[in-house]
Amino acid sequence: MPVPFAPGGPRRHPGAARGHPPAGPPREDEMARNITTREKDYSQWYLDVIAAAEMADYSPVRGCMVIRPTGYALWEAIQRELDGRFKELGHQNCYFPLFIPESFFKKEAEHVEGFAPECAVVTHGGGERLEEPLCIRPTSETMIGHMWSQWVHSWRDLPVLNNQWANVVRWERRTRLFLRTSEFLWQEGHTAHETEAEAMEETMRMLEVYRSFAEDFLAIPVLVGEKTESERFAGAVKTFCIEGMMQDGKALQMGTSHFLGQNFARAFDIRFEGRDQKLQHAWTTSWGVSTRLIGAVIMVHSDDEGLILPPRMAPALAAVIPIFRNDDEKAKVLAFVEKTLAGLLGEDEVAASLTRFGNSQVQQLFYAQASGQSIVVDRRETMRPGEKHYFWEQRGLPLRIEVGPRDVDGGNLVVKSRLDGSKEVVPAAALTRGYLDAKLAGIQKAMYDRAKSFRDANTHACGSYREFSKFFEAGRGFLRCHFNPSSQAEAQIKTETKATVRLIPVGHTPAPGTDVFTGDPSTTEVVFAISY
RNA sequence: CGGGGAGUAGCGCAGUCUGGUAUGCGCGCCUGCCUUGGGAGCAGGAGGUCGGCGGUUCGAAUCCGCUCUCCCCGACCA
Repeated sequence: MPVPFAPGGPRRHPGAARGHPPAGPPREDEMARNITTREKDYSQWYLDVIAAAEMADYSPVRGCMVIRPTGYALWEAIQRELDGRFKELGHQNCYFPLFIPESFFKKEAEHVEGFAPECAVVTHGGGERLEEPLCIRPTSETMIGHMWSQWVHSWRDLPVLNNQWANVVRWERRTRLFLRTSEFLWQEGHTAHETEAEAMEETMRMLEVYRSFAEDFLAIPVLVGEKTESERFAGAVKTFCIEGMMQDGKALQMGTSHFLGQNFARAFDIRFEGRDQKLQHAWTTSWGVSTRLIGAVIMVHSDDEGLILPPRMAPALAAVIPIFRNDDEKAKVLAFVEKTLAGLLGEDEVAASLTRFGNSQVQQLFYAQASGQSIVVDRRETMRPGEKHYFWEQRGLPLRIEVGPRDVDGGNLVVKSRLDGSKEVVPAAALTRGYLDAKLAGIQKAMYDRAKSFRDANTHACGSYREFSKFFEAGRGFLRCHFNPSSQAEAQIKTETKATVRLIPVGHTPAPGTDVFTGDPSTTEVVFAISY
């Protein structure tokens, strides 16, 4: 269903969510010519943004994508940040095999039921039929459970805090770049604990890691809550999630944390002798986020001109665009750029960057060694400045720094924000790390605030099913309602409205009310939405 | 997996109905000149065998069958 996005544009669906307005009035000749507007076709816009930024491409194999360098750099940024957060909490990375014996899945009844339909299975190897078919991992609980059963003997071996960065395969019927592909990259954390309370605590701790990561790093506000039984991970006792709202008002699950109880410990015989000298099953958890987060960043922040990256995540923070009309001006401008950058980043870095052009005339200078974030100088002479502006805008760099003859004469640079289009004339001496860091932090915060305002403006309370149905007929967004979770009611609601319970918010106890569907008394409040 | 749409140069398309040599169109690309504060201009040039396989035909981008991939809707599903 199309949803209007252009500011002041026609609102075909009165209740519909609306995207962020661009800074100025969109003039036909200033709009990206290779990107469909959100208003016209949100789905196509999403694909166009990916294509324009060269983030990913299709592969010859159905449902699989190629993640191109600009897209993969985003995944690396996510990895770097999350990996650090995991390690701070004592998790250790490891690697378990891609192939999992088919029989492993059958050991946990719900797990096999949930994953069997989407498993890719290898039946042949070395030209011969395998004795036992091998599943390509859709997730690794079974393999890890199997290995842990051999490693865990005593309460002193616990907790086990593991994580792996890996690819997984789930045979999907309907795919979409980054959001749902047959193969994707993710991180799966797996932990085993001595007690139920510890495992539960771990489940919530990692959920909180995801929440703060999403909000602080990706600048995406998320709801935190528990899934209902019908949305629960196959084999879990409880599933928790973070849920974000995209600019079309649809929900996207951005991460999950599962309390697995002793289900997998029983299935795989993960037992240890406790402090009480009794043999008992361990309590396990698992939690993950995937390359889907890149899709979330695109759909939450970007606009009709292309990608917009939150500064903390952006592989490149600023693009310097030199402007000149002749050789004299060129020499003058480039010398000024070099001098300014040497002042900002050091002469060594400027010198080192001269060997780092890669396959273009785009010079990369590291701004932050730890994160690998850079500032680029676009020295290409085949492109005029205007074209470079579009080029870097579509790639979502937070800042653009223009340097022309007039600026050099005044000893200034022009700093333009990708987010709101504002320009600032900055004396070269004032272009310091302090200035840039503050500017980038301001953008990071503004992006979060903007996304949060949007989400809040499209979140409503709802008391009757009539109102509920009407809302999802016309528009998108989150509806908070009293509702007593029931698979049967949820199925019917989904059939009638397409909406599902996204989560039961944690951390607050609602006042008593009436169930939006049945009219029964209810003390549970949930959030409904149409989701990806 | 069901319904609908699409696949012709890197991208966007015309040509397909009514078979007859793709010097095809715009953008991009390469060379040169010229230009450079929001996608410049001129001149010259490279690049496609029409998604794939098979069939009909003297002859297939065009007609027929099968198949692959993408997009939209639905079912299924993290």
